Amino acid sequence: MAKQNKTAISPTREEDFPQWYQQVVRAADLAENSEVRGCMVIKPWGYGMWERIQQQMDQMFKDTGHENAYFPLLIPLSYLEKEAEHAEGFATECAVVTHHRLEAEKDDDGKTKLVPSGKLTEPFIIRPTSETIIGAAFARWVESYRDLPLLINQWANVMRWEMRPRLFLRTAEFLWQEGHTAHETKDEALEETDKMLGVYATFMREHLALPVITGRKSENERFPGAEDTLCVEAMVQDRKAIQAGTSHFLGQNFAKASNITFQGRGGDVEHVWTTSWGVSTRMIGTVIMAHADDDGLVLPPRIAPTHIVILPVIPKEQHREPVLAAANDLAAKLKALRFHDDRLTVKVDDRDLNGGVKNWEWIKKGVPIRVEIGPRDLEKGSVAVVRRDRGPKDKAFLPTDDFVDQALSTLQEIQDGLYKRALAFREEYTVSIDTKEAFYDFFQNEKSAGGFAVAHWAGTNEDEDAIKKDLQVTIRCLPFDERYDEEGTCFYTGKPSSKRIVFAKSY
RNA sequence: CGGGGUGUAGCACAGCCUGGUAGUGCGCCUGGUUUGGGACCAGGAAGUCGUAGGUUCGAAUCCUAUCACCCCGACCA
Repeated sequence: MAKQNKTAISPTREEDFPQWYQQVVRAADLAENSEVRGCMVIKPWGYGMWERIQQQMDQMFKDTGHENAYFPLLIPLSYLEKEAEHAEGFATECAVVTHHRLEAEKDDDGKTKLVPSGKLTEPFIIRPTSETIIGAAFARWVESYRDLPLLINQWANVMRWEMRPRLFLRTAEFLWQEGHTAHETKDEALEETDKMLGVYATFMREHLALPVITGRKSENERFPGAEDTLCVEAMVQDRKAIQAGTSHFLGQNFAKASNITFQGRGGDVEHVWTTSWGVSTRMIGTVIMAHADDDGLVLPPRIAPTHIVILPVIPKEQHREPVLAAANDLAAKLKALRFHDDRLTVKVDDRDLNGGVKNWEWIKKGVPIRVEIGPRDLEKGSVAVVRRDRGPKDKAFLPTDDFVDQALSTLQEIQDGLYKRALAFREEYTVSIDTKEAFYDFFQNEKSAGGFAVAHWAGTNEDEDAIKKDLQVTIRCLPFDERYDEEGTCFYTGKPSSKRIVFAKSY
């Protein structure tokens, strides 16, 4: 056998985590950088993950009473100016459209050049988020309390001119969903904010196998223009935190900015209370960093574009026909099954390639279950089954019918196993910290390498900034979990505190 | 936008110091032998050496500028 790396991906996570991440994205054929800086080409395997995420979340939004709509990509500049904090927050990362036509000119070499022309009287920005333009629509749509609540979601692309793009994690253009709702009362809006955060947390735990902490952002980390920002935070394998989704209570800020008013039950004209909430293609990056290993991607079955790959083993030409027939027969049986609400996706990989090459390709792509079927299996009525959450050589030989019977439970077992593994990882690197010395040591000491520090806090925004400057550590959230509610002393200021909160380095 | 690094075939790289017109491994194509594991043999295709300018008889190599990408930081989903 030729000499091979021990692992399919190099460098390994241990050796160089950022490089490893990029190699996984490439090896799994998820996406690539495009010629436009900061923008990515999402390839079929990566887009397949997004389609599943989209489809499953969309159902959850529908189940909670929301409807989809679509709003323009281009937003009049003046709209962004309407809400001061919002404008300030997004001003530094907006792409601006200033012209609406091109004119052909010849340069010195006689080559045709296209030059922008037709300057717009008012520039447009490409949406970095849609609060303002959706607000303008809501203002038209809402007249009476009977029009409320207004529960709208949009699946769209947005653009934020990022300094340092990374595939999926931070790209200039990304795909997301943004929910926007308007309510009659503050309490209803608060409830909506909370409810949708819960939807996100459920989705991430059950569909993405990501243990997440739900909580509230500190004032420093709040969405520009929001009264309150709730979030779900996950830990990935370099022990950094990543914000996987946010839900904002916007108060009446945007209602006032966009003049969204209604006549209430008592006849008075009032401003609505709004919320917004979103998750993006960043979740794909989060799934990669949370679950992938040194052999490539490891997909949570629920979002795997293909659940099961069947690899026919054809030693001699005479075996081709019976083996392929058996493989297709097995595929047909599996395809009749439903995993949660989705039909099983099964692929028979009958490409004329060396078996080992094909096998490793699917390992790198993270397919949950691989099944080999060859002449010896036909005789015995069995198959060889390999799970992606186990080693590449950890093969189980099962009677074919048993395998079909167990397929769904095996997928669920993989799904649950990934969750448990990620949870155990997070628990291992979540540490209660009570002194400033211990806190600084936790994040500075090479050996401890950090993680989540849960600590009492009563500091100011300036104190928070100072910690960020020293350690690149920020408050990830004020967790809702009641186990963190306890009396104590702030590790930084020594003042009394009634809650431990989560600190970490983050993406 | 600051600090560091890298641009040579699809991918990973060597060659650059000491200029002479491009190489290795993997991948790809063809034929054959193979096939329960990223196999082997033979043949083959593929690079304006990031771009532009300069020095030189001659530049991947030296000089200048510029662009892109990566890492760290600031900003952020």
